[in-house]
This record gives sequence, C-alpha cells and structure tokens, in this order.
Amino acid sequence: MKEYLYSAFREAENKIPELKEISISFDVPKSIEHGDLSSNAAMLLTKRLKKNPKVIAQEIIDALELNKSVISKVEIAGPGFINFFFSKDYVTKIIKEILDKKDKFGKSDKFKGKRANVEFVSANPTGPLTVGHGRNAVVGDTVANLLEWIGYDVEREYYFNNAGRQMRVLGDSVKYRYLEILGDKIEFPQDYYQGEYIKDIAMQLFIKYGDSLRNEDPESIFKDTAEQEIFFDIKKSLANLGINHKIFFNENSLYEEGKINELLKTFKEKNLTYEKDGAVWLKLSELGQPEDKVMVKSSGEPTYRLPDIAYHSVKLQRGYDLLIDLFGSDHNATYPDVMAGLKAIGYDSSKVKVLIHQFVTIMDGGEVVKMSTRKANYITLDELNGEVGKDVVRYFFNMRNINSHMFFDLSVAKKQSDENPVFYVQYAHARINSILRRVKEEQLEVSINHLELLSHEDEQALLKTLHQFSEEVLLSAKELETHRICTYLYELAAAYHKFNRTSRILGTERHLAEARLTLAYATMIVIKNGLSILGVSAPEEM
RNA sequence: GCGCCCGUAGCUCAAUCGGAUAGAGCAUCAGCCUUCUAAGCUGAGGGUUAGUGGUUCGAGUCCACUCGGGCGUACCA
Repeated sequence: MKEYLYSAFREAENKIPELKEISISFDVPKSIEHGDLSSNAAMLLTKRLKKNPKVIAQEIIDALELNKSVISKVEIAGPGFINFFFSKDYVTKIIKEILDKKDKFGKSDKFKGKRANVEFVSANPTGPLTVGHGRNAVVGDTVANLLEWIGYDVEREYYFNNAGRQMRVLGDSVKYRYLEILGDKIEFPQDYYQGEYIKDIAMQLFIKYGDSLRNEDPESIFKDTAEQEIFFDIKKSLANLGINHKIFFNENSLYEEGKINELLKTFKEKNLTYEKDGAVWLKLSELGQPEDKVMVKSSGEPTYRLPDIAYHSVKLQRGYDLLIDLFGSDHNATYPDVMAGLKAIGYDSSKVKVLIHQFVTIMDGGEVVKMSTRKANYITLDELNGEVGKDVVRYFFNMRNINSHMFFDLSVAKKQSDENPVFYVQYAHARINSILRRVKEEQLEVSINHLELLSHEDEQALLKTLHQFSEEVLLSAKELETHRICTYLYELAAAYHKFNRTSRILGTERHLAEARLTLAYATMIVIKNGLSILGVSAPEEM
C-alpha cells in the first residue's frame, strides 16, 4: 500500500520542494479511526516552512494527485497527521496478487544478484549442541531464509577449530575414560569433559580395538574419533531442525594455506605491529580501539584474533556483498578488534554485520539451570527437540528480539506446549484447510469474481493485514530481525480467527460465500509463506 | 573501573525513523459450541514504561546521570 503513496509524494515535490528535504514515511496507525496509513510529513516541515502543521498538511493534500479508486478519503488529524484511507477495491486487490504469486508472494527481487554469507552455530566439536546453541542455530538459519526472500543468494557457513587446547582436553578425556574401561584406577580430572558421550566414544573404541590403544597418544585416534562422532551428532541435531550448512570451514586450513602468515606479513608491512615481551602486538590503539592486543604469543602460537581476521578476509575475498556473523553475547568483546583489523588492511568492513544474541537462561520448574559443556550440566538441543518438536523450537527461538535475554522454562515448554503461539498460527492454517475440504461437497469455488462483497470490518481488517506481509518481510530482512515475522503471523492468525467467527462461509449466499472462501484461501497462502520463512511447518490438519 | 546488551501489566514478551488512547499471550474473573476444528471468539480487571533531569510540536524509543540484571574486559577460544 505504501508504494502508491510514495510515488504520489514524489510527484508532489514539484509543488512543495521542501518535501525533498525530509524523509517521507508512512505508518500503519494503531487505531483504524486514523486510517490505513498515516504520514507525519507536515509536522516535520513546521520548522522549515514556519507554518502551522495543519496548514502544511492541507497544502500537501492539495499538492497530491490521488486516484479516487485507490484513496477514498484523506484527513488531517491530531497535531497534523495526514491520514489516508484506502478504497475497498484497492484493499481487495491484494487477493488477486496472492493467488497469482502463491508461494512467491512476499518475495522480492530487490537484492537479486547480491551474495550473502551467514556464519552461525560455529561450535567447536567438543560436545553435543545445547539448548543455548539452539537460539544461534535457529536465528541464523532464519536470517538466511529472510535474505533469500529479498533476493540474496545465501550461503550458510559453520566455522570450527579442531586444534588447540579445548580439543587436546577432549582427546585426553576420551583416553582417560578408555583406560577406565580397561580397568585402570584413575581419578578423572575435574576440568575434563564430564559428559556421558565421552564414555560412549571410549566404549566404541574399546569394542573396536580392545586394549590395543593403551599406549596411543590421546591426540591421535582418541581425539580424531571424538571429533568425528561429535560432529556427526552436531550435524544430525541441526538437520533435525532443518538446518544444513553448505560450508564447514576449518580454522586449521588458514594455517595450512599460509593465510595466517600472509596476514601477519601484511600487518608488519603496514607497520601495524611491534614486539614486546617476546610477543607480537597489533597497534589496535592506532585503529580506534582502546588498547593494543597480542596477535602472536611469546610461545609462537597466534591468539584467536589473528585467525579471526584472516577468516573474515578470506570470506570477503570470495566476493560476498554481505557477511553476517551471529554469536552469543560472550563474544561481544572480540568483533571490534576483527573489524578494525580488516579495515586497516583495506577491506570494506561495512559489509560485515555482526549479530549478537543475548543468552538463553534455562529454567526448570522455576529454577535456573546452570549450563556448562565441560561439566555436562546441560540440556541438549536434541532433548529439547524431542520434547517439544521442531516447530516449537524454531518458533520459540525466533519469537524474541535477539537483544533480549530469554527465559526458557522447560517444564512450561513441555507441559503447556498446547498454549505456544506456534499452534495458534498453525491452527489458523489447519482451519482454512478444513473449510477447503468441506466446500468441495458444497461445490463452492475459489473465485475472484465477487470480491467486492467483502465489506465486513473483519474481512477488511484481514485484507489489510495481508497487504502488510511483503513490507514486513522486507523490513525484517533489512533489520535482520526474525521476531517480526512471528509477531506478524500472530496478528494475521488473530485476524483470521476473528474473521472465521463472524464471516461464515457455509450457509451463506453463494457469491459472498465464494468471496469469503477466496479470502480464506489467500490467507492460507500467506500463513504458509510466513511459516516457511521461519522453517515451521504448515499442517493441514491438527 | 571500563565496554556491549537489557529493565515495559503478577509472569513471558511486542510496540514502524521519535508519533495519536503503550499492546498481546499466560495467569485471574465473566460470557459464547444443534452451524466450516472451542488449539477458537467476546468482555473485565491489571501500567508513574526502574528512577531523576534534559532535547521538542510530541519520548518506552534520543542525550546525561543514578539504581538493578546479563555478558565480556587474557600471551583462553
């Protein structure tokens, strides 16, 4: 609906040139009394024109050449809002568009030809994915979906590190459990991985190799087997949620391909490094960061910053127009250094968008569950998925703004899953399918021939909600905010349930019945499209 | 101490670039099924948007400070 008004305002700029100086926007007013779309342009111009906003509003209205068949009424209200009321005909037209585009309705080609990379999950293979990783996984995949909906060619990527201290401890942990199975009496160190899965891997090795591995290095077969098994499980957990990464990027390849040394050399050439206490420091303080940081430890090992910068430069070299990083708030201190480093060596760091989600606090029966992979005190993503199902997991994690901390009460999720909003949305979809099955007996058909009969306020409200879908997708994708889709779908479902109550189909005069049926059918398409962005199923029966 | 995020109804959360009377769900209370799924609908109660000050036609939203919470602040990743 906004498009029409934007172009009308653009034409009005000829008569009121000051309109060019402000950013024109249209809001959907909270109350229907204030029309379908509202503009605050007059109020924004009060200073420039030094006139009463209501007077300016009238001048704007006079300058606009509006088609009566689109805009039925324009009003000045409140302190100077210009409220536009759309004609019934125009509002109804959306049905034709939906029927025409079907599962493509809401998609846009605004960013067609652009390439994006979304890096998410990126957990090292030291243990199963927990509920905490779930938020990252679901939001990352949904952000990727959103970008695809506005035209991007998207690649999903998983960055991991199978070297380093964490993985050494993993190998050691497996070896200790293996020795336990062989009957050795050892005290399992507290800071080793305590999870049952370590014992399972050790047992597998015992079954396969007997006691022949007693003298093997923990970093060889023990670590390698653990990595393989754990990664297999991680991928399976993700696949169970409909998530499939195209690229698994091993940090180690950056070393093997000399990218780390290359980067270090570049920094040195640009005179951005110095040595102190046997370590190599990057002059981040000269790059707008609070303090210099160590890139290469005195031991000769790089810190995580160096590979992180190298990794991002490699990704930028691949030619993406947009790079998304998604990680938890525990990493919030690391990315400014990476961005500063990238910028210093000539990359366009504005292509990198870092999304940081706040933590998920797991509750069980009102009690906080402290999570630690090391201590094996956690609820796995698989367990959660098994309890409540993919649809609930995906909807739930997408529901909230990632800037907010999120409470996940397991006992509530299990016990009251019936009351989860995802069912409310899915139920609307199922209800529509139900009526579609029923009308076959009545020989009613989906038809655009009598849509002008849709005049009930609940029908009009539903139509206007349908109008907003495309804009909502575009906005959600631009802002990289998945929760907006959930909010929208909930409103759409509510509008449908209301309509379902007041605008009955069976037992109604044929033309009106078919018009309503067609509206319901269009609603079904939009609900299904919205749910598909979230990766949530649209059941035909519940 | 410093940096990032947060503080909205009893609970969990929305709120478009700063817009009009701050909205939903859960919970509580009162209604609605011989009619397309009651996993639904209608209504009621519930708020000094943590606090103080500022910016302006207008602030939950922006700025400053205070209080409270989360995460960081390594030659760990």
